[in-house]
Amino acid sequence: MADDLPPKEEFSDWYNELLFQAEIMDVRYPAKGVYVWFPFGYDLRNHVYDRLKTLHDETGHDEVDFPVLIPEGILAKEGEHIAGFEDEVFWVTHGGRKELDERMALRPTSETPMYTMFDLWIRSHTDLPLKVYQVVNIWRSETEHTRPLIRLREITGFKEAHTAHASYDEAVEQVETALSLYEEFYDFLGVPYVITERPEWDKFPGADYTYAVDTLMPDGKALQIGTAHNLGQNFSEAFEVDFETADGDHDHVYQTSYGVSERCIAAVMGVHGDDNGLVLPGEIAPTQVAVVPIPFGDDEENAEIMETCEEMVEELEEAGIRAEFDDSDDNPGAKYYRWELKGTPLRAEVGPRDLEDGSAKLVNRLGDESDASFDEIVGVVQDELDALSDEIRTRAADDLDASIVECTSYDEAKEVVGDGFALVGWNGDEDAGKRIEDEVGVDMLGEPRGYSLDDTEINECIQTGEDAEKVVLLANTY
RNA sequence: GGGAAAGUGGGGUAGCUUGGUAUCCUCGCGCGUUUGGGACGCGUGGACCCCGGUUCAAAUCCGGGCUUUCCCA
Repeated sequence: MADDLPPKEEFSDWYNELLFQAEIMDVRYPAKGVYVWFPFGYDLRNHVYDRLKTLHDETGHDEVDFPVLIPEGILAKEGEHIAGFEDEVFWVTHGGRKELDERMALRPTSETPMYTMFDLWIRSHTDLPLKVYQVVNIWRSETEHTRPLIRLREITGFKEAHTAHASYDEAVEQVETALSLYEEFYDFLGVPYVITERPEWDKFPGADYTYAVDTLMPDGKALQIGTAHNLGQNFSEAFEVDFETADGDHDHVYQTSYGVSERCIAAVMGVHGDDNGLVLPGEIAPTQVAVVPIPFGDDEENAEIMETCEEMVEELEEAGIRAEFDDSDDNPGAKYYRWELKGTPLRAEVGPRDLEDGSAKLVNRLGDESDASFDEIVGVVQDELDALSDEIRTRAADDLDASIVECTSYDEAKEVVGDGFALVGWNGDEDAGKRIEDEVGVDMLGEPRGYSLDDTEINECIQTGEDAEKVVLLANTY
C-alpha cells in the first residue's frame, strides 16, 4: 500500500498531504512561508494562469513586468498605503557588505512602482485608459502561521492588474469589468463564489472601496480568492499622475487595481477534491486522459493491447487532448489510485475484453463508467470531459448555495459559521459592525451581490435591533 | 498577539524517562515472476534539524537557534 491520504473531513491534514502526494508543492524548503512548486503543480498552475492571462489579454490589458525592488521613498508616498503594509514589508538593506543609501522593499504589491512609471507614461487623455497586468512574485512577512498556497511569505503567482482612467465613472465601471472577469475565471474553474463589498475597516489600504471574491473551504472558512479596488485619485495625487483632458484642462487620473493569487489553486483543491485526492476539471488537468493497459492476455494479445493504447494516445493528442499512456510496471489498480490522486478527469482502460468489443472502458474521476468505441474515441472523450466539468461545477455551486444561511440571532449565526456563511442584518454603522464581528467571533465579509434585504426574511440589525440597512455575510476566514 | 507539541533514511515511525550496536512499515534501484482496483520473491540503497555544553561516550541530558504542526485571541 502506498501512503494513505487522510479523509477530507480532516481538512488540514488532507490538504497538506495532498499537496505533497499529488506533487503540487514541496513544503520542505527550509525557510518559513516559502515553498517549491513541483513540476506537476506548476503544470496545473500554468493551465489555470493561461486562462487568467487570456481573459486579461482579451479585455484590453497589456502584460508588463515591474521590478521586485521598490525604493523606500516610492513605497512611502501614499500614506494610508504604507501604513497598511509597513508591518509586513521585507527590506533589502545591503549590497554585498555595503549598506545601501536607500533601503529597498521586496514588493508587497505593485501600486507604487507602477504609478511611478504611470506618471511618465501618461500625458494626455489619449493615453487613457491605460490597463496593464503582471503575474509576479510578491513578498509579505507573515507572522501568523503560514500555509502553502494560502498564506505565504512569497506569493509566487500574484496576478495584479492596474488601470488608469479619465473619469471616476470609468474607474467604477472598470471595477465592474474586473469582477465579471473574475466571475468568468472562477466559473471556468468551477469554483463557486460570493462577491461582497468589504466594510470600510477592511478595505485595501489606499482604496476608496474594495470588492472581494470569496469561496468556502471544506473546513467552513471563507477563502478570499480575488479583490478589486477603486483607488479613485488617492494614488494619482500622491504620484502626480496627471493628464491633459480633451478640453485642455488638467486632472489626476482615476485608478483601479485588482488581483488574484495562487489561492485560486487552493480553492480548486478544497472545493472539488475528495478522499481519493484531487478532482480537476478537464480544462486545467495536466493530463486529461490516462490510458491504462490491462495486459491480461497471451503475449500476442498483450502486444496488441500496447499497440492499441499507443495509437489511442496518439489520436487523442492529435485532437488536442492531453493524453498519457501509462506503461509503468505497476498493476492496473495501483495506476488507478495514482491517477485519481492527481485528479485526472478520465482514464481509458484497454484489456483483452476491450479488444474483443472494439471499445475502451472509460471511467471518470467520480467513478462513472462508459464505453468508447475505438473509432469514436476522440468525440466520446471530449463529451465525457465536458460532462464531468459540468457535474463538478454544479455540485460545487449547490454546496455553496446551501451553506449561506439567514440568521436573526447571534446564537444562530455562531452555529452557522461553524461550516458556512451567516447572512445577517446590519444598520451600516461601523461600531455596530465591529461589535457583530466580536460577538460572533468572525469577520464581516460585507454585502453580497445577488442578495438584498428585500429578498430575505431579515428586517433588523442583528446588533442594534434597528432597521437593517443591508444584509451582510459573516464567516470564519483564512 | 498568546500558548502547546514536535523535528530520526524520500514519506510515516520505534527508541529518549534510565546516555553505549537505531526498530518496523513504506519508498528508490537491479533481476525475475506478475498485471480487470493499491502484486510477489531475492538482492541492494538510504536517517538521528543546526550550533554549543556536560560526558570516556549524546538520537537520548542541558542551553540557544531554525523549522513545522496544533489550539486560543
